[in-house]
Amino acid sequence: MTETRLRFPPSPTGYLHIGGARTALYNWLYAKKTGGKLILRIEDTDAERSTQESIQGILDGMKWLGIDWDEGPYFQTEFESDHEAASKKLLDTGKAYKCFCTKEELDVKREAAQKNKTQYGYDGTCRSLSAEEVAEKEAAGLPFVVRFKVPDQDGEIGYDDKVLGYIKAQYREIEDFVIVRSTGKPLYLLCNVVDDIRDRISHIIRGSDHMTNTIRQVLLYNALDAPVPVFAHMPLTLDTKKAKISKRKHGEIVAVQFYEEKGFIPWALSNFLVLLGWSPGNDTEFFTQDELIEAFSLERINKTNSIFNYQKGNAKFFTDPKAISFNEHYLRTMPIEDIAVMVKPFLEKEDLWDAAYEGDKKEWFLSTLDLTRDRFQMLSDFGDRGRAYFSDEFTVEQKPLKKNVLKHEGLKEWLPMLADRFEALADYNLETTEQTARDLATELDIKPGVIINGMRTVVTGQLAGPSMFDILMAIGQERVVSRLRNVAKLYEV
RNA sequence: GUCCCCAUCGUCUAGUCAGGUCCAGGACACUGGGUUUUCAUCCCAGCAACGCCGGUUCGAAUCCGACUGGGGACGCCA
Repeated sequence: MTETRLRFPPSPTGYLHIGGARTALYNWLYAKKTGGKLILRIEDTDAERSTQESIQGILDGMKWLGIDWDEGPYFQTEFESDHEAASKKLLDTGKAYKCFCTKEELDVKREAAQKNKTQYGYDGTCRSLSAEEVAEKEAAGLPFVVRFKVPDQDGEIGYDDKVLGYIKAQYREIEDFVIVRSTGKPLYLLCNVVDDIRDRISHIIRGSDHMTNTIRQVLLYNALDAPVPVFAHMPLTLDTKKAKISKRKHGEIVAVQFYEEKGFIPWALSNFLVLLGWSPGNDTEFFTQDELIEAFSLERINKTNSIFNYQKGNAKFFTDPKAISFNEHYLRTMPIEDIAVMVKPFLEKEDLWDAAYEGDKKEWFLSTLDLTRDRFQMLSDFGDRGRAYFSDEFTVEQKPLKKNVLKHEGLKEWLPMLADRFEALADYNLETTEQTARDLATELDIKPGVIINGMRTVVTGQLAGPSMFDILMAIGQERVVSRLRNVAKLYEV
């Protein structure tokens, strides 16, 4: 058996979006599973829409997700001579012909067909032009496109789709499609096939929106005497209104980069994305990379489109709730050392990073992350809601301020009292601090909760958090004492 | 409109190819409860689906046929 060769051919007309990432993921998974290769090919023939920025965005997105490739990136524009050679070959062998019909003429016919409610297809006006007629028109300088000559016969052409089964179409229903523009530039349909033949692509996994292309491309493979690769059309990802998700329509929510900035763990997103249209056949949902590679198969790709369930304007779920829950799962269960590596850039961004977190303070850093991770959903939360652990400059949220501090006027004196006692503690630990706090509450004849919750708010700025005495250990004696002493400041304003 | 594809909880899906073990399983979300001085984690429970009709069969989510619904493609874009 020859090596499996897959490819991911994005066109650089925008950032990598989650649909594209999912396609890349499937190809990558299958390449890994079969010990094959993944080729990255940038389809930049649409010069007007292709940008350097977009190419970079795609490469960055793939790297962030951990999708590596074995060859490339190749750029389609570098192989224009191949494309031209192929169109010449088709022309020379009589499998394609020059068409001099103008756009305007075709538009008229297209509209007429729409009106008559019949299927539009090129009517073959130029198909039977004689060599002399063609030469004459060319001599007159008339522009022409090259059309593929679809075999003029009854019957059908088909291919065996790995997920959809046998797909067929009647020759009669396929029009003579254009393969070269009047400018002489070959089109996607041709370029794609030529490139895939040259790159010896054995399997093509792509969205089912390509299904009609595939039939025509099979024709092209045959005409070019090349073996037809294995095709697998994966279902599309739709929005809640069942429209194809797109960057233009949905904005940043579909861009991979958005998830990176939001603080997603790359693998959590990948894991979620893969399950949108594929399942292992059992109840397993969380996989390591190796497990997923092992479990993946083309045959288990679904036929049904799936819905990316994100509701615009829902503050609690800024994206698909299940994607968020996957992130929470990984945030909670991954080795804390791995989390630390991913948290670093977020702390740096907030100017909270200390090099000692990788040196002397590493142990403290890891245990602090471990202490707080259960309540967070995104990596960015550590530098945001978790700011008080890393800096003395943090804001106290309004809600806990009112509920846990301002409501109890006495805290203005009680907390500084507590600070004094904490400071006097020879052994500042979980047990002694708790005992100290409870003793104070008893002496003052107030509920311990008043002291504890007030303390949480003053020390962390948050309404909720880990066990109070764990917090006290994480923040440290000195900083706790200082924050408690400054409680009066909160009553001002 | 034409051609093609698809159809199980609100969402992701298992079960369909090889009909009975499915009054349909898991997960997310939601609701309730337990744990928790807070919040969350965690644990338990609940809610909730085979699009419709007909056929085949002792028996249909599963096979067949219509219907309905949804999606995709109909570019000198990729």
